[in-house]
Amino acid sequence: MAIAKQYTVNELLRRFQLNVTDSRKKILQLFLNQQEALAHADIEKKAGEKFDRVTVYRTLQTFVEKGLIHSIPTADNSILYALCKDDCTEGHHQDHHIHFVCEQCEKTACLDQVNIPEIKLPLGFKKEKIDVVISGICKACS
Amino acid sequence: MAIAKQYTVNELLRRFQLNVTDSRKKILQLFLNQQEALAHADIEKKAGEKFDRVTVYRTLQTFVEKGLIHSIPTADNSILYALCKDDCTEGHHQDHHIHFVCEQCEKTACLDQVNIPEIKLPLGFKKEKIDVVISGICKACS
DNA sequence: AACACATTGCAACAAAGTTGCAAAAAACAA
DNA sequence: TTGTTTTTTGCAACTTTGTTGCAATGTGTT
Ligand SMILES: [Mn+2]
Ligand SMILES: [Mn+2]
Ligand SMILES: [Zn+2]
Ligand SMILES: [Zn+2]
Repeated sequence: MAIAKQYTVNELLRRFQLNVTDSRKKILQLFLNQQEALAHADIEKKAGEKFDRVTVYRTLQTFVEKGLIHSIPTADNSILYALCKDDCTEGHHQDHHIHFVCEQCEKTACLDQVNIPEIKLPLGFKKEKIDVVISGICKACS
Repeated sequence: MAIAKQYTVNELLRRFQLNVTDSRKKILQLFLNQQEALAHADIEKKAGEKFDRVTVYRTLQTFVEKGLIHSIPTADNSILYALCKDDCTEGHHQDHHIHFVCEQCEKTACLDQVNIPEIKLPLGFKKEKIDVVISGICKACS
């Protein structure tokens, strides 16, 4: 199921079989307002004033499980989250795009338009999922 | 500087301008004995019996800085480390290989033989560093 | 409104990572 | 070797991050 920004948070939550609650509305709205990926810390800071820390953890976990957001691996080991834009469903994420980390503005974005090329693995290896994270200078900063 | 396993840990440490100490010898030996990448937790468990937790942190940090080991970004957000095999130097890591995470044996390895293909970014983006992590079933497990 | 069930906040905890500082170890120079 | 300087270590205390159980509250449904 694709996430289109035309839907209200309430509609989106319902579509993903989630009860509509204040914390979920608030946190989902953060993602919809945002182009870039959000660090867990950011979310906690922006949503945590109103909601308990534990609730933020649980909400993000739920969103990942239901296929609303996906996490992005980073070198510095902080967790980043971004809205799923492909056909992610409960249990299986299908993100065939790359992630770009700007070293200047430090923003991380999903580059949906860029496809990941085929990578030939040595004999015997079976590929299941591939994560590509490129760092450098983003369009806005160059 | 390339890391060849023919060198003793003492020689290697000296080559990388590091004083030879018990903890550094022990931890470097762990990497030399090992094919796969090591999780921070593993290292701490294997080396931590003899050395303080803080020393393990500081040693790994030093190794990364000096270009002896590199960290591998993972989806589940645990830090993995592996010996550098390319021409990593102090300050700049040049790992142009991919990392493979086996979903069965859960081992992560550097696939030095596999080159990362060119990825064309949209206009305005400047690529600096690229991380590719592929998960699936490894040779040994298939 | 009443019910069943899901979600939240709180408290208590566990794990992971950081910092300052004195003691110990390594390197260096006589 | 011995003393001196510099680096590294261990300890303690702390912060930050993440987890769990449970009672209270909120949500969806009839
Ligand atoms: Mn993405
Ligand atoms: Mn590697
Ligand atoms: Zn930027
Ligand atoms: Zn395997």
